[in-house]
Amino acid sequence: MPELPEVEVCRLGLEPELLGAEIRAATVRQPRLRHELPASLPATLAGQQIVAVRRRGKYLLLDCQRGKEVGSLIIHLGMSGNLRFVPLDQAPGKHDHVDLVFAGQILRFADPRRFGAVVWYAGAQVERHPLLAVLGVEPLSDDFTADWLAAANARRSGPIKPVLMDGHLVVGIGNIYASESLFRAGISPLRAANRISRQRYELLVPAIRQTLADAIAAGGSSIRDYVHSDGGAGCFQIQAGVYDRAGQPCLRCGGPIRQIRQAGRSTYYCPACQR
DNA sequence: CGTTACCCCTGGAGGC
DNA sequence: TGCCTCCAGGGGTAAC
Repeated sequence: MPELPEVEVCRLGLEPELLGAEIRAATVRQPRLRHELPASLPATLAGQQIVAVRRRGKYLLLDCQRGKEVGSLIIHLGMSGNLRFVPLDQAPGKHDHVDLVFAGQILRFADPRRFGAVVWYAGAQVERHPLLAVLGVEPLSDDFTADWLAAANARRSGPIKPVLMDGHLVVGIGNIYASESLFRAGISPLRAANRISRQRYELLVPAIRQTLADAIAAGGSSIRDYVHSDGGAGCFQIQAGVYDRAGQPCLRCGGPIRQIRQAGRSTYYCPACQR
């Protein structure tokens, strides 16, 4: 479900509610997520004040403080996770695994497939956590340039699409936006990463930036009192040029969109427009 | 080192 | 109605 734009929209929705708020209590109903939650987590979280709401790749970071002690709650939504605010008395559903209880509401983490994660990092530099330390550059930062990407891919002979999805290189680009960005740049998802010219990387990098930024803008415009990661029927997918459009006409040339499988994931592209 | 296959898990869709 | 298969926006690990 969530790629970088969805997580960023989630962060934008959380920030005004959580900044400065105190976690009164925490409830864990299902500790078996991607990483098993320690039994001590509720006690660790109780009394923490949230001092920052950040994002790194597809991870949400809630920086916390309790007296002199600092730490961060690392949250990943996996494929099917979502966070929403619910009333204090709302009964939990089947897949509502973790609650953060605040004075007037509960922030509830639900995740049917349990690929998501809730991890505590004790200390001031959460970036040093093993999950975060290995992450690549932020695609919306100044570090993400055509020069850098071309150099990073100089020895990669595999197809570009799975490379874009490798978070050790560049974070946040998931299966939808990898296809969408390549369509926007006119580059075939099958093209070897090291056989893309510098000039075409000059197209690809802005295409990725624009695709992600557009999605954030589309999602950010509909934030309310909850954090929606429901992209399925939501605003994110409406503008898809190729994703999930197999057999339908290309919006640029009218030819049929093709669906293939790369590294176990579906890829969509226009064989006429993308070379 | 780069690349791929498989696995984690549940639910929805579609075929029979 | 049930059962089966396949698919799903992520990512870690093992193996080639």
